[in-house]
Amino acid sequence: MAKIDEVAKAAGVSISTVSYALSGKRTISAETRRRIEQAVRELDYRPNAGARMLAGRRTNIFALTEPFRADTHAPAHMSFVLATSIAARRYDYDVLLLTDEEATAGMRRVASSGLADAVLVLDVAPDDERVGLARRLDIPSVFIGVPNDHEGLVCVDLDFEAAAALAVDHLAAAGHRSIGLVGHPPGAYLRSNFPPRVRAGFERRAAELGLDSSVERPEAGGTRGAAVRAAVEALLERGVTGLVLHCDDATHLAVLDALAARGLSVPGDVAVVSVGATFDTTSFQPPLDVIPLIPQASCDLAVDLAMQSMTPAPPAPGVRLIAPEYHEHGSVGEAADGSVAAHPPD
Amino acid sequence: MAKIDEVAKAAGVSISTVSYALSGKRTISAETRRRIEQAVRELDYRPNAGARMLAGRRTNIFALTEPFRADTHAPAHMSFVLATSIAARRYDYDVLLLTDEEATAGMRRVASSGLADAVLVLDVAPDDERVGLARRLDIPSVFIGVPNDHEGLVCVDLDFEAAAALAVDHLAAAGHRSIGLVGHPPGAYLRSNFPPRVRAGFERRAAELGLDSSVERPEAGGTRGAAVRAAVEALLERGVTGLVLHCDDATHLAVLDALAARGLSVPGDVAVVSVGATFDTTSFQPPLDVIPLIPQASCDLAVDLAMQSMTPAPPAPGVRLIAPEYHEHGSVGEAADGSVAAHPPD
DNA sequence: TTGAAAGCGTTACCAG
DNA sequence: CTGGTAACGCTTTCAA
Repeated sequence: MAKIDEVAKAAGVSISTVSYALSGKRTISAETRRRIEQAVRELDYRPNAGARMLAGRRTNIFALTEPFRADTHAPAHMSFVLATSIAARRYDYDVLLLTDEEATAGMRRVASSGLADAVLVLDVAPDDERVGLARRLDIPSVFIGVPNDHEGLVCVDLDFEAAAALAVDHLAAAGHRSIGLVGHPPGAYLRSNFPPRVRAGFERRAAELGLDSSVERPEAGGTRGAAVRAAVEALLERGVTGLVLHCDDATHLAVLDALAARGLSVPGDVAVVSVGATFDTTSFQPPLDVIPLIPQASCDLAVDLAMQSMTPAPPAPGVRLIAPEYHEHGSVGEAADGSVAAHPPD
Repeated sequence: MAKIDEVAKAAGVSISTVSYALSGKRTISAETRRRIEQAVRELDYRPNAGARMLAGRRTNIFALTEPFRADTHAPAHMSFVLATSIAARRYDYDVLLLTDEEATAGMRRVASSGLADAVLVLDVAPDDERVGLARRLDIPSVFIGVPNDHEGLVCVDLDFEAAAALAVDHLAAAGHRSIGLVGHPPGAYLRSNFPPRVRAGFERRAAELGLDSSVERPEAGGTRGAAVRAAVEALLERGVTGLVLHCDDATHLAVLDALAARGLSVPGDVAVVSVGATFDTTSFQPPLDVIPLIPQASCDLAVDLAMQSMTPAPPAPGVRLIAPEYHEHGSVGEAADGSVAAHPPD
């Protein structure tokens, strides 16, 4: 708990020189810098957070607002929190958690008490109440996810539409003419912002390519895969030979089980691609082709934008979509011309 | 972003009166208080966090350290984070996240920079490196979980040993003479602090009651329940008729599936009790008796202790174990004397 | 390249 | 019951 004046004394310089040496905001002679650094090390000095907040312009804290909704997929969510925290530390920022009911009220609170420099918004709903609040806030915010009404907001997300379209492209390139989407349960389409985008991308590209397409959104859990089995049956009866999966890992498993139960092989009889997964699809039997949702990609960008938001040249409002990447693991198989691994023409 | 002097002016009182009215640290006349509260409301005043930290003694922030280990069970973990955050808000405290590698280094950092008033320690390993650090820290800490070496520490947790013993008691009371424990995978016994405690309680009480007991710790995931099925088979071959489950929800499901596959009914042929579950065991088929791990109970107590740690009368070091509660849902069935619902004699 | 000193917005002590 | 005011520990002009 040494203070800056002790460091100054130990280094034989003034307080302000220590401050500048530490912040790097003005040039310090090599010798002076060395002595200061040594004093800092010897005294294990760390600037007082409160004093820094009060005197300086910044708190070095991001607020992370995340209403843990009842149906939030915990593992995916945790990945985003972790990725955000790691990204923030790269800029010497800490993360303050605003959860539950405080997810909204807390934004106002931390903004007007100067507890945070910016707000990162997670778990975004299509009609999120934090949208209106973010516009009125006197600190910047970055949404990780895209609400329906995002005018004036800075948003970051995987390009789910392009991801779904890319999956369709790969199935089409492998010769499939009838494809199916196994999506999240219907409720997720109301509470989350991205399932509708996957569906839209899937249907649009299928239509563009003249493919037959259908969508099933089985309920997860409870009935032990019965709903998933029924969904798969329904798709197969419609002649589907290519499957796009946008659902949780348990449903992935259930789909593969259902196929196996019917004696169908992957990719021999049915091709399968996973879209937007945050979990490892290579540990399935067989390993699945995937266009992953990479939390680190979104969160790194979000934090970069948050940092930039605090400069004199803040980023322009708008949606930053991250380009999807196709990872091949053999669950779609080779196309006739062997071009599956490459991105099909857009 | 109004400041305290504006509030003072609007209310026609001094700055210090406003401060005291807000903190409640001295008695204020009803009329004065009313005028201040009105001014606060009209100006939407909120004390500046940095100034408060600097001038006052407290930051109103708890650091929550949680190394998201690779095998951390995300849903359970999230429940604890959420419960901690909610408990903290009851005292007007916010939660700062220290994750990953920062879980340890961050403790030192927030302590010596005065960013937090206390540290809450989650995801405790048997030989946790945060133990030694906590002892050296100049702010108090509360462990949610019990490390092997916990001398001098304040720890809070469910009494897992008593929980396992209570489960054994219920099985014994229902007439079962040979019982089995389906535990977490072996690795979890090294990385987490509570699986060994469940096992110890299980074996000790079984021995005390003269029951045959055996333990299986199947690997989860990967092999799609094959390991779980094998574990159940092994237990059944040893004549087990009563099962204690201390494992994740997927393994619960796999156990019930394995029993069903053998044509065994619950509780008719085999009785089943779940211990330490953070998920809902009533949605299984059949609903399972459970001695739950209730994050809110642990986190509420942990936060209470953290608050008390900052008073002149801090809590004595030691382990606070929360008494287990048996919730009956019919998966063990009636004892001969009908006394299953009551706690058997200790 | 360095110093001195004026804030930053509260809290809490000392008076009254 | 209420007011003045000295800290709190740092950042950042302003001067040299």
